[in-house]
Amino acid sequence: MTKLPLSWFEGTNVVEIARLLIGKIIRTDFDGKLTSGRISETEAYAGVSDKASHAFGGRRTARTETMYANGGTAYVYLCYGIHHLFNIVTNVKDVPHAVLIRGILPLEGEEQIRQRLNKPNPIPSGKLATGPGLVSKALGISTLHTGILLENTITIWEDGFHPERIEITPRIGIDYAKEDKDLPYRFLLV
DNA sequence: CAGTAGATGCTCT
DNA sequence: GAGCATCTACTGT
Repeated sequence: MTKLPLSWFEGTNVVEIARLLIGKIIRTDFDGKLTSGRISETEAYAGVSDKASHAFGGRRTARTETMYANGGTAYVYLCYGIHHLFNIVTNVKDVPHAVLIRGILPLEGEEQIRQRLNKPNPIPSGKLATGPGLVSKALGISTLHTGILLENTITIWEDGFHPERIEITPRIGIDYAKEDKDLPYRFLLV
């Protein structure tokens, strides 16, 4: 198992990176509570030219500033007042690309994950944490972690796993993005 | 099962 | 003041 270096996220093709992230492992280590999961669903947000992106048209605000950071930075923000959505910034500094992590299959710390999700009893194998809000909740990620580099408490790992088949579809919940809403930027492990 | 309502708070106009 | 890169609980079959 090897940790992906920050330079891995500095690639210029955010769609390619979103696809390559399928099957990788995301791990968090907060307060000695280790949890990890295999990434099963991602979406690419392609910066200033992508109407679905917060940084469309080069918008820079207090919230989106993090998207302009160097690749390998965590971008976490609050949606619908409740849900903390976890993204990985890609590309070089000042190019606001990001990949949203929408689903994981829990690996380590299942006990801890069940506690965080308030699922006391069984583990219905497979889709324990699908949906971007639940991914953050399961791993204990919140908006407090926006702007940090993926090198200590939050890290991405590569083991020998190779996805057999990846499904590609349009992104979810972005109808407002008009002509960009049907771009095939969503990747799922099947 | 499917379908819908309501929660909830920050960001940008 | 509107609108979200959503989830849960509750309804009714």
